[in-house]
Amino acid sequence: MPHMKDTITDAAVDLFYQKGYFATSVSEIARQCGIQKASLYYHYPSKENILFQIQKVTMDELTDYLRSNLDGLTDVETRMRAAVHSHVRFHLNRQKETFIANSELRGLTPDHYREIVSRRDAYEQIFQNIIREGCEAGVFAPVDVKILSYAILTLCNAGAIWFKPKGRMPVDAIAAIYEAFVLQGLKTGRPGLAPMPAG
Amino acid sequence: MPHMKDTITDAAVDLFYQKGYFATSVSEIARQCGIQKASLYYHYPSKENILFQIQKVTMDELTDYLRSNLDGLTDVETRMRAAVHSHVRFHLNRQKETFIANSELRGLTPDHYREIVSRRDAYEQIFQNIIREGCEAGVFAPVDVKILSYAILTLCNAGAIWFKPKGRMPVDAIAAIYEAFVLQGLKTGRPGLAPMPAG
DNA sequence: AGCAGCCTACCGTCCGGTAGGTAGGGAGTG
DNA sequence: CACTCCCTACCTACCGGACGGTAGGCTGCT
Repeated sequence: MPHMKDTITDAAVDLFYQKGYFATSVSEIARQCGIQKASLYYHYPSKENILFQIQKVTMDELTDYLRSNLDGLTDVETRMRAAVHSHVRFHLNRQKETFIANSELRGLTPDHYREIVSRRDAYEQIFQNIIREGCEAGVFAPVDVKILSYAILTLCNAGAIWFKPKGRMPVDAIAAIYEAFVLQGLKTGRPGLAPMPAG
Repeated sequence: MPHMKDTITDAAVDLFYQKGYFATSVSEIARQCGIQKASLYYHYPSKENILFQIQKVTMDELTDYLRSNLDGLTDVETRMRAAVHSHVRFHLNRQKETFIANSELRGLTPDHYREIVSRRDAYEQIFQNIIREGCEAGVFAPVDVKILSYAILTLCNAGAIWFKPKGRMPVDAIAAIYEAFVLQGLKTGRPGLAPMPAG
């Protein structure tokens, strides 16, 4: 039996995911919870704060999940595989929240915006360190680390766009596809065809 | 010397890109053009129609650009390279419009939504055909064509998120990075490590 | 004259948020 | 037990303002 605050958060996640933050009204969220709009303000100080809490919790849990999945792994290729797998899994299992965290940054106040972006930067740093390490060890082809990290993270978000939890493919199968593609893509190609390093 | 209709479209592109469709008001677009809100309705029947026209033109030009870049190419790997290059180039050169076309579908009426989605489907079909052909020819590792096509298209959109036209990297250099990564990723990996085909 | 292209002034509606009140339950006191 | 007191969690009613869009008039060019 959940408390009303959680009910509100869940309703907001559903609506923000389905219609977008600006297209969702506070009364709509309240109606979904079976309460009046004013009652909602007993639990949250503002509409923006609902959005912020969703994003903050999501980013924290995403980062915790990645760290726990990397824990104890030392081999750089294994770490990269685990990172991709973790990222994809989380995005498929928490489809709505991650979609909101990726696309509704513009609804945040400047302060909250900075807070979320700094969390995202920290998350990306983990990926960039793995890629850099792999390049320096010669396991991966020499690449522009930042560009590739954005590319990989964006690529792994693709699944969350079309994924249906009751569809034909289980989460791990999809994660395996992305994992294989990314790892293959990072490998050293035929000489002369490798991407140029950053200038 | 552009006509007012084009000025309005350009202003809308800027604002929709910067603040999002729902967060942009009609008066704001008008102000940016130096006219009154009511005057805008002489050129466009509704706010939604501005969005729709932007998306329609963008999708049409994106598709035309791809077709023209593939014209005359027969080798499947060459076609794939050209397709990725075309996609990335267009997204970097038309950053704002493509961002809007990717993220503001929810602002469209149901009819217009269907029209845009069907254009996008047709565009994706071109990529899927190339991938399928490459897999059947044994040039690419066997993959789930749909999943991989979404992954590749999403991946190539990544550049448009952070790209600054006056930044250090020219468009073609970025396109080359994505091109190399995608082509390497599609190649047959070591036996036993290839991604599994669709179930 | 006629029309393109713009204007001012206004419409009803919905927005996020607030003021102020109240039902109900638990705790403290005699 | 009876009674007060307070707090949680909700309510109704309302606020000012912004929204998308419209009616109708003015101006200047052809």
